[in-house]
Amino acid sequence: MAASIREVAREANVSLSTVSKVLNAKPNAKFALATRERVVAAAKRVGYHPNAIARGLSRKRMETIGLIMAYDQASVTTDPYLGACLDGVLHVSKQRHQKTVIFTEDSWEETLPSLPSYCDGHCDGLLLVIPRSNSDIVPALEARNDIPFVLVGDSPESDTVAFVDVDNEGAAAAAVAHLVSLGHRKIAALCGNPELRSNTQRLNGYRKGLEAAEIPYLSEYVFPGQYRYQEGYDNALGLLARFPNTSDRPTALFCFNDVIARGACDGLIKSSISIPDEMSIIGFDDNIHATSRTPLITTMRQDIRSVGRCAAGLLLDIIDGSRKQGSHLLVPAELIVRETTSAPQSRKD
Amino acid sequence: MAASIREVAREANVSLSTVSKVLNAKPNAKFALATRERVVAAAKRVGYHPNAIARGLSRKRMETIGLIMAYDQASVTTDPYLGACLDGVLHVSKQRHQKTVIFTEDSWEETLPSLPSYCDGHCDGLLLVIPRSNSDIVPALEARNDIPFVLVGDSPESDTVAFVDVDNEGAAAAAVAHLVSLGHRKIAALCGNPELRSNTQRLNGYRKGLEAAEIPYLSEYVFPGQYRYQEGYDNALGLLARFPNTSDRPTALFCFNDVIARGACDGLIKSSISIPDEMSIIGFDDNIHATSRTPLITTMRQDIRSVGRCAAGLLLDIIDGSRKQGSHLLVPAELIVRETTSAPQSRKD
DNA sequence: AAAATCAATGAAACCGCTTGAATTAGTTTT
DNA sequence: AAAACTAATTCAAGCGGTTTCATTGATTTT
Repeated sequence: MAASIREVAREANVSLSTVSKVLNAKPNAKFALATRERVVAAAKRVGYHPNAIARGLSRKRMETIGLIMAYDQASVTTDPYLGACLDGVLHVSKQRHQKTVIFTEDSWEETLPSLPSYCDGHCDGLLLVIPRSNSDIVPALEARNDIPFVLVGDSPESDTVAFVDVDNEGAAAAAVAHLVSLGHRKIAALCGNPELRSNTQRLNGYRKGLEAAEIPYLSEYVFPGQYRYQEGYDNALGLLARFPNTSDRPTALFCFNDVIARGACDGLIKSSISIPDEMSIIGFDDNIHATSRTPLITTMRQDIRSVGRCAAGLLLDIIDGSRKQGSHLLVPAELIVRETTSAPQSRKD
Repeated sequence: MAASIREVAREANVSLSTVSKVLNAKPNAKFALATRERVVAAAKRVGYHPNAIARGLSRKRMETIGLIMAYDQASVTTDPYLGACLDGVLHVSKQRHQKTVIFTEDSWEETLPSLPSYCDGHCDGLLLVIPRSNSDIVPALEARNDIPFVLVGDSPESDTVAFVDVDNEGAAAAAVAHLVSLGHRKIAALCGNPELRSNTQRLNGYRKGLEAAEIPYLSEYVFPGQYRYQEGYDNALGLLARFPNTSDRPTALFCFNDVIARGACDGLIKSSISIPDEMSIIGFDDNIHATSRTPLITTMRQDIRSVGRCAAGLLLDIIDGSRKQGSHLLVPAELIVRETTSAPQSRKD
């Protein structure tokens, strides 16, 4: 049905290879004008368009990037992270004239066996949108070593795998810096799940932020927890219990995400601590929890679309060789000041 | 890098075609057991996986469906329709072991020229998520006649193009039926943009709903408008002005979407009409506007994920020949009863 | 035991396009 | 006018599979 290069060759009365060369040649290429015109005219006449598959097979380049997403509980609509990320990916993919093929799996466990079929020539590189570090996929992909890939939303230790992630550490340091700039010196941390990489990174950022301000790190200011409301609430109360009088009580709380921050807010308000007067609070993420109720929470906004964009860009750069496989990118977070941070009371008096 | 069928053939000491046949054969196929085992073992040993591109080229089937989305203002995150639809598509695509390739364009106008490259063998069929009827694409695709496609979210008149859409007409009739079942006989309609197909369909449904209840259609009960808040508000006031005394005033309003319904609510409340006691209101869509404020609006829920699922399913059926190209599907809407509908006052007395 | 039948495998063409080497045509050079 | 280049075009071998058809070897049939 669709015209192939053969019909064009016949129409233009030249060989197949001439057609191919004329049609692919750079503008400055060397062909008899007559020939070129004849070919172009013939191509138009028969409505020729190259078959991407055949071309891909011989060029070994499909002009397509693959996106692997786990789709167990999450989906584009239920998980804002996936949606935003996909948005970013599609954006630069389109911009750089690539196609995007999506591979979905019920879970990451099921992904491993079908991995080979993702490296089957369908696409030139893989984007892995991994909610949490997954042990199997990455080594498997590295072992194959036949397709470039970049991890999205995770920052492995490895120096050989490419990844793009939010700059957890930098953002955490910036959060602390914001509190410091307001005059806080006693800054506590309400952490998330200790096994998650993001938690470690945010904790490191917290330390660096203190260090930068030459504030000593005190372990009694650091409250381990989970990325959940309840832990935020409980830890806030725990903090009050640990520091009954205001003299040594922290004046600010860096919560490792917005849900924790909301929990902490509620806990403190319940305990008649006024926010931000008696306690400043800063969260992380800038998701729905930061603005669902008052007080609106000051937070570090993660730009996930940008993560998606950078990831696609990095992958394409790796594919075309302008960057090395081990490259990685950290996209900075943005400080969003709202109602839960202010100068400490001591400063105001 | 990746092992090809050649290595397998060499390892197993058989010909290429034997390898291909053994590896593709249905379970009941006829091969010497020894050969089969030798081939399978060799394949496993060299880590063979078929190259989808090469296979696609010769089989002329890529096991992939294409999804064309306009991405001008809308995106997966900003347009809940796109997101939900994509969700549904990915769901059945995965379930039926297909890949999904996404083609994004800045606008529908820009899609036409690149259309040929979407039919270039990359995928076996096309899903067109068209926000509003677009004149050029469909005829172009029909003219090419080299790739099956189905329209998503639009119901063209044509009987030759496949489509999947929400059942606007049926849902509108159901909305009216709901009001009728509550005892309403005087039911007004607040319409949307007259040029949109959905509006025509909902209007038809309104008429059918009345017909089914043997209620005469009165043109003075029908208020043309736009799918916007303001028109809803204005038309509600217009209705009160047109029917100053309650004796002949409609007792229920079928609004062609939730924004209109919200506008109408606000207009009526402003005019001290109590909802639903003095006026029942039913909307359409069940989107954020239905539940953003009180009163929570009774509405017809569109299941867009289901639209996506059906569309992908239909396309795959057309591809594998189990359905005809002209097929279409209308997915039913669901009545969501909330706070804005009740029996008319006359009945309550 | 020769002829006929059938199951298992292999040879080769093909899918549509690319590409490097080989060939032909067209200019210069001497 | 032959030799030496260069520019323009074609040949032919892939890319990695699938598939038709022919071939071989084993099993029946008579």
